[in-house]
Amino acid sequence: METWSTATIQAFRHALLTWYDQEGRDLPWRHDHDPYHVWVSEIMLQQTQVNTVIPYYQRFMAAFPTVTALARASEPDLLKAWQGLGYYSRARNLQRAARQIVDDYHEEWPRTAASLQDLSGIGPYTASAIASIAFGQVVPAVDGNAFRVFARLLKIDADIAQPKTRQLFTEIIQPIVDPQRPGDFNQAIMDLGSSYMTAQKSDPAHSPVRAFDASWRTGTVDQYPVKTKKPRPKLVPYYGLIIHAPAGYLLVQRTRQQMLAGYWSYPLVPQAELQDPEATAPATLTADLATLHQRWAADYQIPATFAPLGGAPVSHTYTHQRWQVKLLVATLTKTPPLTFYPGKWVPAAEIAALPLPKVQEKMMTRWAQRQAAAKQ
DNA sequence: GAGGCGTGGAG
DNA sequence: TCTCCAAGCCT
Repeated sequence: METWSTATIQAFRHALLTWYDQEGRDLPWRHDHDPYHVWVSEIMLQQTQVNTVIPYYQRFMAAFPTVTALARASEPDLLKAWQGLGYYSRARNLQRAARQIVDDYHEEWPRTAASLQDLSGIGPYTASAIASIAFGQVVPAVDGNAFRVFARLLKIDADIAQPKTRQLFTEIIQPIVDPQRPGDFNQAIMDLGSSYMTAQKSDPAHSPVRAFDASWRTGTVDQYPVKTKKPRPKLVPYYGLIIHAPAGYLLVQRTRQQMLAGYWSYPLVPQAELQDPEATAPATLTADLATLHQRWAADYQIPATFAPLGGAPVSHTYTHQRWQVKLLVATLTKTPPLTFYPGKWVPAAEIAALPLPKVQEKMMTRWAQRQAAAKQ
């Protein structure tokens, strides 16, 4: 890898910040340096693209304008505000941290990266981003952009998928951060990483810091950063149970221990709990249904008789799982009480008011299409 | 330290 | 349809 002299570092800062002053993006959370604004935006931006975040950020600030308002928000309101943004534990951690700030810190924010990390959901990157942008601490904010940009500029060979590599990059970047404008420096690196120095289809030849780009100079841009790949998502087959009664549809709230915690969906039964999940033969489905009828009647006190909706399973892919949901429909003429089951009957018109994950929207869309087709 | 945790866009 | 990627954190 390359190393830079003091003169090179100063020239780099100047080139970077001159470009940033002219071409830096005007984003809603850049209108001031309020730590609440910086913090909420940084949490939303974790693993999420800027264009996706903007409308969520604006709605969130309208709904929860202060850290106190966020601390007092109801969980359904919070989850509804986060619906569709993904990584839903971020929302819960955000409110937990808001309550820490109000209750434990009396709304006096920690001002250093080290102390900010004591708040829920704030790790090394987010702590450094807030500390530098809101409070002017001279620390590098080492995110995916910083990894990629400096790996290319300096031809750093360390595998950025390895957690220990963060320390190396932090030590390399620390003396490069502009001590006069650390927050702008970090944001400029991010803008660079999302424009000229993107992961794919980058344009290093026109970058404002191309003179400092060792990988471009040597024609090895595509070799950086070094990053080992993650395994493919695992197939997880489910039955999705569309059960409707005079009082509405049966929806269940996912538990704290499950993914999509707190969000509502049709009951989902892992096919693994029934028959061979790999088998798709009609006979297997029939056997499954018999089991399902029995179990549903016994466990949940609901006399449901399920019929396959047909068509391809609803498919939804997460980072680590690929769900294939076979939809089954049961129509009940009376509404059974839900004595032992953690769900509720929801009138069709009221479902959209609940916090719903994407896979539930897909299942509802499929069911609506089928009903529309049946009317033809 | 490896794996869990969502969604949408680009090619 | 499939693959990879996008301002990570938690356990």
